Amino acid sequence: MVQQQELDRAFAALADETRRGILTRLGDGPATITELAMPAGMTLTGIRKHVDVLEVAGLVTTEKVGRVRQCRLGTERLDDAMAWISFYQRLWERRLDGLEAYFTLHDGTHDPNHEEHDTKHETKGTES
Amino acid sequence: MVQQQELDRAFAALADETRRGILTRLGDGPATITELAMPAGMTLTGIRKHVDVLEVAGLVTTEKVGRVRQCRLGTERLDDAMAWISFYQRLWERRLDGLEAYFTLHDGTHDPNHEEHDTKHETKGTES
DNA sequence: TGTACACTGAACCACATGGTTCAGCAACAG
DNA sequence: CTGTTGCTGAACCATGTGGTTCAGTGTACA
Repeated sequence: MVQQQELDRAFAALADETRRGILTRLGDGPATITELAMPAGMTLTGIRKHVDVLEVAGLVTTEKVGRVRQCRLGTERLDDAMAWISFYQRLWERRLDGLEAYFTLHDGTHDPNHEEHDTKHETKGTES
Repeated sequence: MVQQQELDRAFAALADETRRGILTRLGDGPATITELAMPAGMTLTGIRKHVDVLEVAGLVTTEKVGRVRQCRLGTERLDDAMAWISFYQRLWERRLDGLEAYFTLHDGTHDPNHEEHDTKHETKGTES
């Protein structure tokens, strides 16, 4: 099962523009701390902290070769993140289906009880 | 274009087990603050704060009807999140393709320069 | 050997987050 | 009208986050 704490870390790691930028950058291939720091206009120490967050989250792996640290995209937390992402996709799609059907019928005013009976408790199990 | 700040909020909102639980719960249909607080074993005020975070992130919408507040899944930030999620999917898949090809050739030891030349700078544009 | 470079650890800072308690306030039930 | 219910705002607290500076440490290279 997916450890909730690891999911926390993965999503939290994504919740920062600088770190998303690092991931985007690493999508083009490995980079060193210095190379990552330059476009970000940030201290080496600052970037190192971000990379560390990404590494702990399992989204990036690093390796010190000589005096530089090579950073690249990691795969550890990939499956977990994917699973949850598609879980939420299904959640939202289901919600959208309900909404669409609902608004087709009621338009402006609304009744909160339109989807509370049939699919109840079937998605709960997927998180454990 | 997607506001980076809104993405920050969306991912940050997902980076908490309690809030993911709220989303899961709302996948079964609308709920009140009290109904959300019970399974979480948390104060109403505490839950209210989480719901507020989710609402600001656009993942949940709420509406005060009478003295209760109905909470349900929102759709505002859905498209943005989807776009970024699939962006990262592509990023990782591309990385995985590279890795797979790489490990097929090199197995244990590795050479950092295996993917740095061909696909450079082509995915950068999708973020704006 | 000496110097420049890439990085790191420690200390520090301001601010955000996740939670609480407590005192209300508005709405419903009787 | 009164009491209960559901929620809310304010104040507070501990901890985490995002960033800095500065003083190293280890590696590459002339």
